[in-house]
Amino acid sequence: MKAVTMQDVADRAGVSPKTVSRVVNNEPRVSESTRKKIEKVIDELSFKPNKSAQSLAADRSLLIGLLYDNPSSTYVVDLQAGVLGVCNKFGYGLVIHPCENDSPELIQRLRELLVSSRMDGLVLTPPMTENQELLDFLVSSGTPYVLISPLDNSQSELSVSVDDSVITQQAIQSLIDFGHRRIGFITGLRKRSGSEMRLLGYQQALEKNNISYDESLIVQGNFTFGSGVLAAQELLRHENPPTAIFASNDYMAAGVMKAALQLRISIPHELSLCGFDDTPVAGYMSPGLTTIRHPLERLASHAGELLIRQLKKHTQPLEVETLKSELILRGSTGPVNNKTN
Amino acid sequence: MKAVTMQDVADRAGVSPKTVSRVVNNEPRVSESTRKKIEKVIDELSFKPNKSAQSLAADRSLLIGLLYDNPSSTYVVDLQAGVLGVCNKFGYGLVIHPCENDSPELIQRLRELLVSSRMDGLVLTPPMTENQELLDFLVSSGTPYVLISPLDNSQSELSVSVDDSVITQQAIQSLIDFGHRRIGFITGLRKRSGSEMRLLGYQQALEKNNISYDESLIVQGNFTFGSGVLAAQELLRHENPPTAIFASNDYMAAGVMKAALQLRISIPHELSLCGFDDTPVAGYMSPGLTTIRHPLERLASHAGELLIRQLKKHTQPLEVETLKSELILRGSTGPVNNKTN
DNA sequence: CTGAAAGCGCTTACAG
DNA sequence: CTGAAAGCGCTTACAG
Repeated sequence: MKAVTMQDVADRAGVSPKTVSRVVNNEPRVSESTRKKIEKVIDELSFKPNKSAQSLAADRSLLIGLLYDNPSSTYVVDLQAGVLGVCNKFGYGLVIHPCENDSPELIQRLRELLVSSRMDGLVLTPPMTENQELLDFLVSSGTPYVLISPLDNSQSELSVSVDDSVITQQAIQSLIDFGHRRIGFITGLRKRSGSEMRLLGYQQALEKNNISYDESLIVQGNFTFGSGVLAAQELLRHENPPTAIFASNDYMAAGVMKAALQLRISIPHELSLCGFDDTPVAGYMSPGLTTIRHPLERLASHAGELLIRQLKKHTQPLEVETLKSELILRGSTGPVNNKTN
Repeated sequence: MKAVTMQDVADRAGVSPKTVSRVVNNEPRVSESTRKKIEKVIDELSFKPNKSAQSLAADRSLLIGLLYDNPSSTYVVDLQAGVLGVCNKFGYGLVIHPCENDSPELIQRLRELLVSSRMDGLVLTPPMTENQELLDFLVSSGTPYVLISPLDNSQSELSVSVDDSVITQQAIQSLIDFGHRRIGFITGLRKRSGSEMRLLGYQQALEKNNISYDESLIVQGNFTFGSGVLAAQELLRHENPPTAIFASNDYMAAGVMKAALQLRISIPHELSLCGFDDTPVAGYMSPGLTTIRHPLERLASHAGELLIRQLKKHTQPLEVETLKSELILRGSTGPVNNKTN
């Protein structure tokens, strides 16, 4: 079966192809009656514009790229789902591009991809959102992009942000409400704004509750399981150990569990624990891990829509929606054990 | 900067665009000298063919689709990485298509995608590989596809297979070598060939070692954490409980860990445990989970290459390579505790 | 509000 | 082994 073309639609509707094109592209200046008529024929014939032809004629690929460098595949898959959804909605294709933010070839690779796939715009996720060299390259090459970022970059570029500090503050507050006063904090990689925002939330929660900030309860991690184990060992061997630990992601929290098990410290009876990201690991640990979930899929679809509306003519700008993260309480947090205090 | 076109290359090389096209498409019947000359100019100008134009003229999208319905995102991301690699290598684009194998709309959705994205071929993964209605649809619509499958479907279609039974047999053998004779087995969804192959491997291992097959040690699961918990409870409350359990995936194995913890059964001292898939969970449990890893990325790249070589003219068929799965021993398995015997 | 003409950058089918 | 012509299905820029 041969595909239906714009000419076919035009013939059947008794108009020129150009007018069909106007309807397909949602252009103004088409009379309501011819628009209706053409839409009817498009439906009847199930006409779908040929993307290659659209793209060739308009010199736009109708493709957007999603750049990510994240060790958590659930994170990646959630992002993809969000962006994929809006792509389908607006007739765009999605080019996924796993990359290595630290690689010296990052930009060269991207340049090649840009040449071969001719993407019309990009959605960037951390840590690329903070890679100034990359951002500069995109600006200089005239590639539109949006950021999904824990920082509010909205002053300069299009971005969708989540406030890691607010939700972390909430998590710490819930530990405080459980009676914890000495709360260990395992950081992520310190250069990442997400890490800094989480630490900030921790500090704000302490301050709000008049708990003094004890530097010795802050231990640096790097988002890996192993770094969580080491950090936890350090915290748990502290002369005045914490009764709760907040780890800046779930993998490090899993590391804390391992360290606690080795040291025969029972969670949550002797130690409360909170992670970040709500990876599957969190639900499968025993006890379940209290953690924080970002609305990743919605963030991604929002970012994608922001980008596409900017790219397409004849669309309204998108209303910016506030997306909230969620604290998920599971068995790993509980009241302070008074016997230990 | 304007993009370099085939005409630019032709001008500079002093040939017609058609001849450049021949070189780009690796067609025969080009003299070695002009081929060299043109290749040189292509390099100098960094010419990349415009995919939209290629696609429009040749009526091929230069796109392949990857269909998956798998709850494990690491699985998904590994597959994507493999297919993406060959796509880049051969100048193809990748369309990712998460789907729901059980959805009544599966085929309709795919049909829409096929119309709008005009993919030249598809890579299918389980469980879609066993969805006869889907396969029939693809055949009738003339869409080429390859399968990544635990079954050897090579008789009828192109497929890349892994032998789940062989590797499961190895895993069970290693438990037997540790002295285990009563080994519980938690199945996956019974309709999936992967599940059946794993059970077969279990049976073969027992047979080889003259251990009688005890039906009461086989409990049905459905690949979820929860089903693992329930299955383990049943096995561990058996009047003559197993000293080892093989779970047909890691999520169910994590469920076994939880059940064991609840029943105060120590792993690996009182119970050995083996999972399947090597998800991150496996490495983050305490103790680490012994599991089986499929070479997913390589399977996917092999499948993708099989498909693309079939799609492209002027390529050689791919040599079929045998890919082996791997047993990963971690702390959750150990020798039988003689005191309990 | 609508349309005729030209062209996007390739490949096809044909000719030599 | 190489090339001139036509065309893929759209959009652009222009005209009315």
